[in-house]
Amino acid sequence: MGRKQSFTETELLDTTKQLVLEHGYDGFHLKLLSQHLSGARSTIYQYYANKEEIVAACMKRVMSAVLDKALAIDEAEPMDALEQLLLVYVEESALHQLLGNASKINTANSSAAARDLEYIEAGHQTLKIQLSRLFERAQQNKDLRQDIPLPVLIGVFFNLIDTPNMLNIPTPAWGKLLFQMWIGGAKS
Amino acid sequence: MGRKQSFTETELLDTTKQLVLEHGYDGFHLKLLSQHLSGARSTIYQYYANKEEIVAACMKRVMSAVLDKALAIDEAEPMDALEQLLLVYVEESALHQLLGNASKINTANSSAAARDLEYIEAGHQTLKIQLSRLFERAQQNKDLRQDIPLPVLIGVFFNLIDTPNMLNIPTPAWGKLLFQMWIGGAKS
Amino acid sequence: MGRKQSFTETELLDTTKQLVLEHGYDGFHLKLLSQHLSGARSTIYQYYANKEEIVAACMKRVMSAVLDKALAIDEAEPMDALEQLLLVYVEESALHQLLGNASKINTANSSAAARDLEYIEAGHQTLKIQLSRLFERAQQNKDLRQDIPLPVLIGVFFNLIDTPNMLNIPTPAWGKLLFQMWIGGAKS
Amino acid sequence: MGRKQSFTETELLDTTKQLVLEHGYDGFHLKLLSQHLSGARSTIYQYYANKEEIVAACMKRVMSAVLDKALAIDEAEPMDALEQLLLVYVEESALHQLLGNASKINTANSSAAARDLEYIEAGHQTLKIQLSRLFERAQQNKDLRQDIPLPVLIGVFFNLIDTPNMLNIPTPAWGKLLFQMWIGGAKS
DNA sequence: TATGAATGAGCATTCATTCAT
DNA sequence: AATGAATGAATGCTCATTCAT
Repeated sequence: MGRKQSFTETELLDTTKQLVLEHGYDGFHLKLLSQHLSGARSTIYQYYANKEEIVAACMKRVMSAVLDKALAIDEAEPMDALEQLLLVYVEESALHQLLGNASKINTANSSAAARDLEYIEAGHQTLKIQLSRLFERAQQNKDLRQDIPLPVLIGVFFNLIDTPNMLNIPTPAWGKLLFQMWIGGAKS
Repeated sequence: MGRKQSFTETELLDTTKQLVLEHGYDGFHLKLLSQHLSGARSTIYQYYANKEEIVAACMKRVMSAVLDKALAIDEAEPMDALEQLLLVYVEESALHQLLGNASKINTANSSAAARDLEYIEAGHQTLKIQLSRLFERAQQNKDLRQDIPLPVLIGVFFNLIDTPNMLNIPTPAWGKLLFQMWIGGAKS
Repeated sequence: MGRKQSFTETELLDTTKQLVLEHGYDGFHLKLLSQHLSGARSTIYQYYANKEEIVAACMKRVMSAVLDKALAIDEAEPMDALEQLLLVYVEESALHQLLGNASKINTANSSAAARDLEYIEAGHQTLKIQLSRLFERAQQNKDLRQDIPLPVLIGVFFNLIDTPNMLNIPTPAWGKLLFQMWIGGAKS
Repeated sequence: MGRKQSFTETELLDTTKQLVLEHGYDGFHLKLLSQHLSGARSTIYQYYANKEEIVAACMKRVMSAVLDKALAIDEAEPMDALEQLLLVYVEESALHQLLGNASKINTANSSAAARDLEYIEAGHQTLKIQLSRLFERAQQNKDLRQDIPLPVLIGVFFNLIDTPNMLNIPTPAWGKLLFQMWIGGAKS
């Protein structure tokens, strides 16, 4: 056996996630990353060939987790499903923020990164389809107002995710609260 | 006397605004900026002493515009005022996004940037106070539901600004629509 | 582990000393430095964070060497001690010339440079005190003429150091010669 | 007539002299120069084609002044002449310091600068010859000790010029004092 | 003539990536 | 396998010099 393992791939991706969220894609450096890990900067290249691949892999993993959770939702009752879905998105709000950086990844250098981004794009589509499916069914059930275009309803729903939880309400309650607001509006 | 300017300060700040929104603070380079202007990179230093000052001045100008518009609103009817305010924020949604970068500006190098950031911070406070004032009055008027904490109502209101307008609805109508959604909710 | 160093820290500081003496602080560039070393310019940053730190560290090292030698002198006989001290200063005449540049170092960027400069300043004081002590004792012993103010005697003594040794007399003899001149004057 | 004269050539050279002494050749910038004059930076190019020419012209002017004064000295009595000469050098101690920078001037760009430097070099020779002449005559007169090589006597004499006048003694008295020290030495 | 503005060359510094131990 | 060290490319910024009014 060679040297002891300095850090695991999971640690690497977890740290990457945290740092990209904190500093943005352009503010994310491998030097920064290595400072938050237990090994040397050059060791990172044992796992990934370049910066792009790291971030792409990180995004892919987050997407994968969201897909798992989102597709496990029981869609019998559309409105219930939407509430559960909102909770999933709020729990994994990193996804939305991370993906904002996806377009900055230069895939020219790296086919692995390109593949990951394709996976992410496909996942994105899957989620969109699920969301549209639920919204359409909810609308057919007359659960949603008709005077506002569906894409706007969806957009507002989706945008809720990033609302800062300044009172630090526990995530499940926070998800419920946002759903309430979205459903019932602000008016008394 | 002297040569004709190759670009104006306004062009410089407009371009900066666009590029910071597009690339984020860390992705914003003076090389990039000069490529979107008609002159050389070094010419930029005729206007501002360093990168920090450019971005700070850009933010200050946007803040100033928003303050002008926001403080001109007639606050007689709180709910009407909030609708108008939302429109202002949507029109100037750049403010919100730009200001997310404010903390990255290193003011150690530049007192001018520090001064601009103070102005921005003061403006931020002014806007917050206006918003709280209107919300409190609306709540006293029983215009807002009481079962949701005020900070959450405010947070959701404010977060609406960033909802992507994917149908490209004209801004005034878009503002109205968002306000409707916020007021009445999604349920039929 | 890791690659072999392309140059040592000692080589770096020695070269810096030579180049600062040759070109002055403002004429000293890292490009110049790297051209006199075996590695690339950016490798220098493995040792020191910036130009200021390099020069400050260089000065500190020279000061340290001079302090070691100067404080090792037996001060029993003031005039003998002064002769030895002059020899030390002549041997290390770089100190005097290097320190002329100390005020140009901008310590705002670098706490390490600031610390080194403080060390240098303290060493300076130590040397000054030693010199004053010896001169005062010499004067009490009536070894020095009284018609010339002590600071002038000291100033001239100190200034001797920079006399160019155009005949390339070996350093010990050169120091002795200067001391003779200083003591006895030029008149026959 | 065109615009009013913004600054004279004399002001330009005086300011240059002061700034080169203060900052050294490499620390001397045209921007700095223009900040100490009443006109714009580009106006400097009405007088001189480049930085090298400015500094060379400045040096030449100082050399010319020194030559005038030095060659006007009555050489009848060598020791008296040397005392007067030392006073001249002390009065014009800038010459010595300025000329330390002469080697840094790149004459490749400028024939005018090259011509000025030649003048300076010739003046240097003239002064050296005068000095040697006086020293030799003084030695023949047995006014100088024989046990120290003439070049050393000359070198020490010349080096006296740069002794810092920390008590701010008026120049004529300061010159006399230095001469006394040089003649009689420090011993009581 | 005087000058405000433009600019390219040059240096400081950072960082992703490669090397060699 | 892990890593310390090397490095070139990229960017921030300055300054001498030129341009055009």
